[in-house]
Amino acid sequence: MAPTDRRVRRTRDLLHRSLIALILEKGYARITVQDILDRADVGRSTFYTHYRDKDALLLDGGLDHLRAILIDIPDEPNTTAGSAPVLPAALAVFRLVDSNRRLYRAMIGNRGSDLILASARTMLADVLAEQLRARLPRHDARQLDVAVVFLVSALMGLITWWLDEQVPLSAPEMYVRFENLATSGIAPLLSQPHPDPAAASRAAHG
Amino acid sequence: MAPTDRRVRRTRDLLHRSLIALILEKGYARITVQDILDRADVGRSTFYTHYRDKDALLLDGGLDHLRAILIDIPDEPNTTAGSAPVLPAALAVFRLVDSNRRLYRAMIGNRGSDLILASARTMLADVLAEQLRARLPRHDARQLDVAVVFLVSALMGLITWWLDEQVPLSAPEMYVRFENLATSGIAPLLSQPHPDPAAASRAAHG
Amino acid sequence: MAPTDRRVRRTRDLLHRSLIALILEKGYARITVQDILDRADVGRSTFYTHYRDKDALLLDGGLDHLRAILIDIPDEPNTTAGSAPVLPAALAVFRLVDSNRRLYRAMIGNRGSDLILASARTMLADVLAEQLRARLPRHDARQLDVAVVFLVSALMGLITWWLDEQVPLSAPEMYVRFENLATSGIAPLLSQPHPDPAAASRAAHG
Amino acid sequence: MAPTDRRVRRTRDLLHRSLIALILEKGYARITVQDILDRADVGRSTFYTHYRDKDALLLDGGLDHLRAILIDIPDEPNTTAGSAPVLPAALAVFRLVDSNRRLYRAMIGNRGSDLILASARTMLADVLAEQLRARLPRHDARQLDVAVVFLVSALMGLITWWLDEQVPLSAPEMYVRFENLATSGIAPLLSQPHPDPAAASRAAHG
DNA sequence: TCCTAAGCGAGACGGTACGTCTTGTCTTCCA
DNA sequence: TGGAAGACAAGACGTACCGTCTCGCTTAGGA
Repeated sequence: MAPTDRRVRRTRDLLHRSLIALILEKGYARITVQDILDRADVGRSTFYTHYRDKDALLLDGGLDHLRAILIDIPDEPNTTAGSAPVLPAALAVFRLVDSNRRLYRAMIGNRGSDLILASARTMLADVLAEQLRARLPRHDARQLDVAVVFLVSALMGLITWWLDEQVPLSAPEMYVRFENLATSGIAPLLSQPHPDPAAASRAAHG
Repeated sequence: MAPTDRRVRRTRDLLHRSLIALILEKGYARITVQDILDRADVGRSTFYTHYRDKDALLLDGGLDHLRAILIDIPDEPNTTAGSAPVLPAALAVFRLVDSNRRLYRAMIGNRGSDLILASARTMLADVLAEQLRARLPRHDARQLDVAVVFLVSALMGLITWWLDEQVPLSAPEMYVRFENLATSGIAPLLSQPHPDPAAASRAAHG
Repeated sequence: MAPTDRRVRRTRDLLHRSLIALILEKGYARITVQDILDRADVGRSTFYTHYRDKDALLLDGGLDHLRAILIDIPDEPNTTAGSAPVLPAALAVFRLVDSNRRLYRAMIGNRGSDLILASARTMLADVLAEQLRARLPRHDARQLDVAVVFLVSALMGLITWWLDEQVPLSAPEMYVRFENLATSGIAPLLSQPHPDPAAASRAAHG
Repeated sequence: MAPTDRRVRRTRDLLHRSLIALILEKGYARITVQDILDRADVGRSTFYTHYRDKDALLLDGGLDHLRAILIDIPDEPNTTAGSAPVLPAALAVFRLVDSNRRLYRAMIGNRGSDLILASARTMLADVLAEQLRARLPRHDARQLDVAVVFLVSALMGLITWWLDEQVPLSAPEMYVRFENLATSGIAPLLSQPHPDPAAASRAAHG
C-alpha cells in the first residue's frame, strides 16, 4: 500500500480545491474551517488528521509551484534580447502573479494570509541571496543580508500595491521599474545630485 | 459639562497604558479584550462605549507621536553636518524605533498588528511622497508612486528585520545602509557593471 | 410648596406617563429602564433617586386607584336591583379592568409584571377576607384563609384568561359566572350528584 | 440506540441534574447559565446546542413526570373508600407536590419560573377539561372553559400558598378543602343563604 | 475470498473570546 | 447645595470558531 492512499490524495485534493475556491470568493482571512469542510464535503476530524489548521493546508505544496519557478527561470529572457534582466527571479514572480491575479490578490491583499506572505518572502530571499552572493566581489555577509531584505521587501511591497490598487501596468513594466530602482536607486530621478555617502553618514551620526 | 469629561480621559488613558503594558508582555496579537479590562480595572461595557475593538484602541492617538516626529524632523540633521540625510524621515523613524525597541518589536514583529503596520505605512508614504515630490524635476505621478511604494516597503522591511532578528546595528548605521541602497541601488555592490536600463527593458518585454 | 417639590412631581409624572405609554406599546416585561429614561427625557440617576427600580415606579400610587375602588364599592350595586352581588368587590374589579382593557392586558398577561399581580392579589385578598369574615358564623381562621386564597386565585385567573384570550363576555357576565362558581361550585353543572364531603374525605385519607 | 444519542443523553442528564441541584440551592430565578455549566462540567456551546436558554432546559421533559401522574391517577383512591374524589387529578397533584416540597417550592414560589407555572397550568387545564367534559350533561363549551380556568387557578393558587406559607396541612387535607370549595362553593360557609343567581345577575347588569 | 486495519463522515464536546445588553452606583456639573 | 446627566463597573447573555474526541461505516490490500 502506498504510504499515502489514493483516498488520502483525493481528500487533500478536495480540501485544496475548496480552499482555492473559497479564497477567490471571500478572501483567505474570512474563511472558516467549517466553510472548507462544507465545500469539500469532508468530516471535521478528517481535516485535522491531515492539517493542523487552515494555514497548514494553504502552505501544503502551495508554494512548490513558486519555488519551481524561481529556480527554473534562467533561460527564458536570454532568448529575447541582448541583455538579461539583472534580477530574473523578480521578473518571474511578476509574471507568475500576473498569470493568476485574482488568486494572488485574494491571498496577498488586505484579506490575505500573513503566513503565505512570510513563506513567499523567505523563499524569495533565499533565491535572491543565492543569486547575489555569486556576484558580490568581496563577501560581506551583513551587507548581503541588508541588500536582500531591502530588495525582497521592496519587491513584495510593489506586488501587493500592484494587486490591491489594480495598477494598470504589465508585469514587465512593473519589473523594469523595480529593476531600475533596485539597481540605481532614486538618485537618477532627483534634480540635484545626491550627497556623497560619507557626508550622509556623518550627518546621521551627529 | 465638558463634552469629554475628565473621567473619560482617565478611562481612555488607563486603557492605553494597559494595552502598552500588555503588548510588551505578550505581544499585541495575543491580547484579549478581557486582559485589557482586568489590567485597567475597567468594565467591559465601558470599553466598548469608547472603542469598537482592540484595534481601535491601539490606533486611537497611538500614531500621533509618529506623525509628529515625521513632520518635525527637518531641522535636527541640518544642525549637525554639512550634508543632510537624503531621506531624513527615514532616519527619524530608525531613531524613534530604536528609542523604544521593546515596544515596537512587540507591535511590529510576528506578534504584532497588521493594522498598526498599515497605518504607519500610509503615514510614511504620505511624508515620503511629499518630500520626494518637491525634488522630482518633472512630475510623473506614476513614477513617484512606484518609488514611494518601493522605498516605504524597503524601509519597513528593514526595520522589521532589524527588530525581529536583533541585528546589532545602530539606527544611523541602519539608515546609512538604507540610504545607500535607496539612492544608488545595488549596482555599486556588484562586481560587474549593471546593464543599461534600456537593454533590460527590451529583454523584459520580449 | 417648595419649587423643588414641583420639579420632583413633574419628574415623577413624566416617568409614570412614559411607563404607561411603554406598557401599552410593548408590555411591561419588555420595558427597560433606559426605555423609560429616553421617553421621559430624564437622566439615569434621576430615576434611581426616585425609585429603586421599574417595579417601584409601577407600584408607586399605581394601585391606589384599585384600592379606592375596592373599598368604595358597596353602594353602587344597591342602587340597581333587589339583591346585591355576593362579592361586590369582584364585580368592581371586573368593571375596572374592563374600563381599561388594553392597559390591564399589557400589565397582567404574558408580558406583565409579577409584582403588580402579587400586589393586586394581596389587596384583593385583604378586602375579601374583610368582607367574608363578617359573614362567617364561627371564626375558623384557617377555613377563612383557604377560602380567600381559593377565591382570589380563581378570580385573578379568570381575569387574566378573559384579557389574554379576549373572551367576548362583558364584565357583568364574567362576574355572574364567577359568582355562581364561587358560591355554589361546580356541583350544579354535573350530571350526577356529587358525593358527600365526608366520603370524599375518607377516600382522600385512605 | 446510536452512540451519539448516548452522549447526548448523558449531557442533557448532567444539565438537568445540575439545574435541579441549583434550583434547590438558590432558586430558579437566580441561576446563571454559567452556574449550570460549572456544575455540570459542560461547555457553553454545548449547552446552547441543546437548549435555547435556561427555560428550555427546565421545560425539557421536566413535566413529563407530572403529565404521567395526571393521566395515571384513576384507581388509587377507588380502592380505599366507598366514594372516589370528585377531582382525582387535584388530589394527585397535591400528593406529588407534597412528595417533593423543597423542589416545588423553589420552582413555584417567589423565586420560581413563570414558564413552569404556565406549563403546569396548561397541562392541568387539559386534564381537568377532559375529565369534566365527560360529566357535563349538555355541552356548553364556554361554561366548561370558565369552570376549568376557575378550578385550575384556584388549585394552583392554593398549592402556591401552601408551599410559600408552609401551611401545616397534609395533602389530603388540602384536597378536601379544595374539593369542598370547588364543588359546593362558599355558600355552605356563610351564615345567610346566598341570593339566587337570577337576582345577582339582574344586579350585575344594572 | 475473506479479514482487518486504515481512512473517513458525522458531529458532540470543552473551551475561549467576542460584542451586546441591562442594571444600579458614582462622579461631576449646574442652577 | 441638591437635582440632573450620564460615565462607569459588573457581569450575564447568546454566537462564532476552534481543535479534540468518539463512534461506526466503508474499503482496499494482504492472508
